Amino acid sequence: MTAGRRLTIKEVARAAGVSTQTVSRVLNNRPDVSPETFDRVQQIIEDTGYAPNMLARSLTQGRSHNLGVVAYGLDYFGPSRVLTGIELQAADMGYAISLNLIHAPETDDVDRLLNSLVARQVDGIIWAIPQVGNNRAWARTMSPDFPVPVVLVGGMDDQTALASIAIDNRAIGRIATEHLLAGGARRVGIVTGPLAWWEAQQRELGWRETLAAHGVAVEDRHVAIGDWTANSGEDGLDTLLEQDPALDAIFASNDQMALGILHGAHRKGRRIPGDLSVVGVDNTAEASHFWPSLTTVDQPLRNAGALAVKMIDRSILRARDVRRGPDATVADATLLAPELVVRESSRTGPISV
Amino acid sequence: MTAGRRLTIKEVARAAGVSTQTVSRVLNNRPDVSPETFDRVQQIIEDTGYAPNMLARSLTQGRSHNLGVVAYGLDYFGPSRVLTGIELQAADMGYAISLNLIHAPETDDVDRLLNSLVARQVDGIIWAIPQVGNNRAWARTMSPDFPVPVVLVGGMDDQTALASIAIDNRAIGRIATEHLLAGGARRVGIVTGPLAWWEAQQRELGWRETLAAHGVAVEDRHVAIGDWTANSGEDGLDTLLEQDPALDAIFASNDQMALGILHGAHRKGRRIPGDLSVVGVDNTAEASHFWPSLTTVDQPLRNAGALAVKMIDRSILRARDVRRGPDATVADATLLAPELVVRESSRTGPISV
DNA sequence: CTGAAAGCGCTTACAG
DNA sequence: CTGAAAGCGCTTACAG
Repeated sequence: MTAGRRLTIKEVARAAGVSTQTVSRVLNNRPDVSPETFDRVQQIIEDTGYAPNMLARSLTQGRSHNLGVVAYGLDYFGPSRVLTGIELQAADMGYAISLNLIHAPETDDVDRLLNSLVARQVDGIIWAIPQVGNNRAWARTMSPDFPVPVVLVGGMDDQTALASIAIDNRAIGRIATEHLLAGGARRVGIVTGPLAWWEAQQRELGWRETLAAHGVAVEDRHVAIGDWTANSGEDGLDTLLEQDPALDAIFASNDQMALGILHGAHRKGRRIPGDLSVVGVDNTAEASHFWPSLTTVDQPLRNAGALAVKMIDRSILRARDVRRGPDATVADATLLAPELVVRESSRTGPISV
Repeated sequence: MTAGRRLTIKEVARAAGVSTQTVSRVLNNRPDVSPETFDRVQQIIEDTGYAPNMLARSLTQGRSHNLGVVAYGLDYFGPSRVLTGIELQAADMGYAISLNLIHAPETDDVDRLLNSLVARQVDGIIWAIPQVGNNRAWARTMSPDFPVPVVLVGGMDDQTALASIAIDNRAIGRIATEHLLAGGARRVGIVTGPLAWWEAQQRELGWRETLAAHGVAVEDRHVAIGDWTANSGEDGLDTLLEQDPALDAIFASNDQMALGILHGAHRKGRRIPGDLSVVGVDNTAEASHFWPSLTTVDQPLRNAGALAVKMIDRSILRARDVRRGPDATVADATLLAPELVVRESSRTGPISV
């Protein structure tokens, strides 16, 4: 393919017999152009298919209409849904997205990443990396005059000065556990995610506090630590049953681990939900076709992504208004509510033996 | 957050007591700078954390180091793997990625999309939308001096003048069907994807030609058309068994539909693989924990994405060398080989009743 | 080895 | 309503 020369505003101006200035006015729909001139220029633009160089425009306007998005593994359910939500909302609001993938949530590469995004003149940055271990520490020590607004998605470190959005993961644990108890379960185990993950911690916390609220003892032997994979779910089942053969329900911290549990239960000949109720988290497309179909907790992940874009847009506009004025960013922390989806893997009434 | 003023090359030059020109030389690691000057400037750059404005640089260099990527639904297995491959390779080669998501593969929005990417001065475009129906027609009628190279991923329309990369989907159908026949099956059904999709057509073709090659009659009643969802897999099973109760194997055109088939077989009390062998496509993370674990065909999707970046990079470099020279693009069509993963859902020997 | 000049393709004040 | 000038932040020739 030969690189065809792209038209410039100069050539359009010459063709129309006006100054580049006037072409610019037409391009930006300014009112101060005579109707005749406007039409003539407009016609030439359409005929030639001229489109202004956005790089040049960004340079003069000091605004790129580009959003930097840093995300973790598209192979994972949550991150990919959040990213979808971000992209849709961004496109809707006229932002282009500069995508950066990170290969491990505990990266030490934060500075390089943020700086390269800033160098590329993004108008704002959406940080959609799960909060794991100490990987949000940078947000607390961030320079107050970092040149662009940053919004955090998918975690909720209340110490930070940055705005953040997350699903209420503690509520996920509560909802799931309430449901299991309501179904008659009294020995409710949990297979957690890796406990360095904020999501995993919060889900465990929700499970724990709900048991306590119902006067059910929280026992260590009812906790198995998984790593989000189906394999770890199956292992978790082994561990839990070994530690309490009379276990009658398990809260799996995601659908994949729930799948591993179903799989293991089949092998062991445990009936689900007869012997064991199981609840997952995510409501993946497959969950309704597991055997039995999986009761799970649905998260508004796309909404979280879309909301992040709206927030960053507000920050961008605000920052332009109060150039060098006082810090106007409210570091709000928004939590979105999850929702239970009841299917066949959990009992909905007292145990029927 | 207040928008802190960003440093410019002028300020660095002033601080170092040199011209912006010299700073630029240091920035670009040019050899023609005295060691002392180099160090002094370098030091200031590091101390101040100055990073050059990539927009300005792109404007002067006529190259943005940005790749436009147009993809379809991250919620789908294939597209998200391909995108991951693209991102990793792009990052590795120093390209940033401008992500555009499309909501339906049969979009009529192609021109707007391509033009907006060109206006944003991307160096090349990777079109990773599945080939569905006539949605690649634009590639055939594309202007020969479209300003940037375009590479197609995930389809293989041999009429096009553009380079393309895809998984050999016909081979997928062949491999799966060969395996089923080798396991003793003689009445091999298929649940296809939507037949407007190139992938679905090719998989069906591979199934069809393999049966014929083995002297097995290809019958219409052995074909059910699905839509990639688990639901449609379950429906497909119903249809197929109704049309031939003696069916002894099914090639499901993806893992999700295979899951629906397993689910349906359980409900009907059909043993898998004893009564019915099942093979899927994709090798999703869940497949090994289905019940029984799923035999499936693995696709090198990440490789396809990575390869697309390498190809576009080559085109970009070539186009710069032969500026306005003769068209040097070879519209090669690369096919990548899939691989069978045998698990428990398919018989590996003659039927054991 | 270093800098003054010009230019990349636009837009923003400023005149008229 | 329209245009000449200056500038956004860099890099590319061109001198010396």
